[in-house]
Amino acid sequence: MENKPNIQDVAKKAGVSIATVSRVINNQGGVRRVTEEKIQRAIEELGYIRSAAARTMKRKDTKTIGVIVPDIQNPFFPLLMAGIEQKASERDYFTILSSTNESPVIEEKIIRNFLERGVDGIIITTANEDGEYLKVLEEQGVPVVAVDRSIKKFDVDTVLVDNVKGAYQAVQRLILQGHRKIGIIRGPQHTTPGLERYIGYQKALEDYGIPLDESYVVDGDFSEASGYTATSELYHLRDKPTAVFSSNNMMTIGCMKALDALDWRLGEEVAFIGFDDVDIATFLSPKLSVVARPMYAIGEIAFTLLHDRIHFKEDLPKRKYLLSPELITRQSCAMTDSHIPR
Amino acid sequence: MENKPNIQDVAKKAGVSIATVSRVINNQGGVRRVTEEKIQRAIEELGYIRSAAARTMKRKDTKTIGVIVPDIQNPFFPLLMAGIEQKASERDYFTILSSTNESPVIEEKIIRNFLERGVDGIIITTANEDGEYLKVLEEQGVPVVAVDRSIKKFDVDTVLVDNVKGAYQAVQRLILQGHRKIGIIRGPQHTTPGLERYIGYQKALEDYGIPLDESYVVDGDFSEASGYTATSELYHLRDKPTAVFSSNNMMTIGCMKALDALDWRLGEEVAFIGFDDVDIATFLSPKLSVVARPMYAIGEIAFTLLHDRIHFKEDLPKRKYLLSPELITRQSCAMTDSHIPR
DNA sequence: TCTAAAAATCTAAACGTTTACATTTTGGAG
DNA sequence: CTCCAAAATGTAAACGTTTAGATTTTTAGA
Repeated sequence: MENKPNIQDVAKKAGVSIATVSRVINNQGGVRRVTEEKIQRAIEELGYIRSAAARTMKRKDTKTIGVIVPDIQNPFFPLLMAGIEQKASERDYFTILSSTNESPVIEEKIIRNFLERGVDGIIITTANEDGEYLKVLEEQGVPVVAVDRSIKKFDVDTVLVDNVKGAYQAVQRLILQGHRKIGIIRGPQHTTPGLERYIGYQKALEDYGIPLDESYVVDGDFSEASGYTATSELYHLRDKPTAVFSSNNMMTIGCMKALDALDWRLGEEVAFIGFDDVDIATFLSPKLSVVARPMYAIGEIAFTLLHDRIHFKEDLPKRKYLLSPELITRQSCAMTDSHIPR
Repeated sequence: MENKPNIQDVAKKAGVSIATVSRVINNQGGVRRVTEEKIQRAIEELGYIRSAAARTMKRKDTKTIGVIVPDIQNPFFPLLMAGIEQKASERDYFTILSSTNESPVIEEKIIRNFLERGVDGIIITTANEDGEYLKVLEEQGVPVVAVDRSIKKFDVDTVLVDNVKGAYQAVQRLILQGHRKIGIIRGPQHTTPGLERYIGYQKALEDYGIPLDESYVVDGDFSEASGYTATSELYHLRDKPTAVFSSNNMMTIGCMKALDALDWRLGEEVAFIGFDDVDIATFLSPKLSVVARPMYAIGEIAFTLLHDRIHFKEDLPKRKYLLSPELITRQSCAMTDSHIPR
């Protein structure tokens, strides 16, 4: 009785064959009440737990999906996770999560690992939109759903947020408020969100006949630190912008810290809207206006797409979802009367 | 070539036996350069990926640890995770994460699942400190490290934060600032953190000869909503407290929202210190004083303990770590002169 | 009581690794 | 050129399931 009990031990103890035990474990029916009870008792007494490894070996599936995110500390992703898990648990799928820290190298390792483990599918916000190395997933026949960032060299089901629209709305709002000198803290231009949000910004300016001023465009890398630096850059321009649009939540945080440090007064000297909702939004005064993404819903949709794909690999064309973000207008985009330009 | 290639296919293609292939895969050495190259080429060409399931079946280990947290949306836990993963990846361990949503029922399911998957160990912040059902882990010989919350009926390695001390320091600070009417928003008293932080509060009052006033003690459940309600309760007391101590981060958030809604002015009419650091702390004015827990470090220690335990199951007495939290004093515990009591 | 169909149960063959142990190959000393 | 130890490689037996297909038992109608 040294080693862990296996199905054999249970069968022996219950005086039946392993096939019958298996049937009970997977409750497939076709077992008499009394037999089943005998078996349950044996399982109980032995403390038997079926080995997922052995099962996977025969069955070829794992009822597990892998989720890969670039930064688990960005609150955006726990929310996404929650949406995924909600749907997954409804269907008895189990979720395993790994974070790449935005490193393609780590991402590749994780994918390798997921593959070895035989996940049934993967939901990913990739750290490398090029996606060349993701093709291994296709080769191995593992369904993939891309979330938040699309993958260039690899056509998969995708759930994105309409970044262009979100940024457009934000900047439009600032313009309607009377601003013409609007700064943008961009994300990396090789990422979809970074690029598209910039496009939204450009479009809004264009539609309202405001010429693009390069000096108002500063680059960040979606990190808090870069938001801080970028804000400082804008502040030190001879001709400061009167409004700032930040391209994601972490940079917004850095931005707020910078405003405070520079004593550049939010809502008085400078208006602000950020992409992504942030916890601090309603705690600042004035409260922050933001473009909110429906992350939970995105997670739910992503899982649903993946699930379909797992069960009907065959045909299904690739599907692309584009969810609209919501502009939540609070006070930070207005300005104290005396400061409103013109 | 329909199905996924296995070690057999590789062996055949390279013209060697599976034993040799296995040796290469696990680079155990003792294979000639040329043979190895042949095999690598075959692996490459076939797109072979070794099955973790089959391997686990023989080896009995998975190089995987399971992490169970009660609420992945509480930023506290991603930070913990980051600490764990840091150390884990150094040792080539893989981490799988699940969230219980504070539900013991879900927790039990997750444990079951982890067990079936054969995780080598588990790090858990349990949703049920009673822990009766955690004994199955002991039976199955799976090492466990408890983090942040201890487990009553199950003696395991534990990493805790000194809650009593943290709460004591916070309340002490308020007292030294001149406050005598100090409210506390408690966490659930059946949880270690909830109880201990209350004890710290009591102790501080006692040491400074301030009688405990029951009406200043209100209960929350560590959720944002409960923090909001509790704050409102304190506000509506005939004799309001002049200072409030909140027992965790989420309740602190609710608390801040309530202060705002009630127009109960932080730092002017009421002083405040919260247990746990929160993002918003430095964005509020006045900035929030908090008791910060070294979550990242806790994660690192937890993994290290677990790793030891995995490799030296035998003897090792159970170890208990108690880390000191840090009181970060900002302006919210002071008060505008005119309002300081006495 | 007998019989045939239906229900329950069993047998045995995978699944893809790892690993003791057996066998073959290699390369250098004599 | 032989021989031998050392190095390289191969053989075969697990590991713990699931599941066709075979076999036994049960059930119920005659």
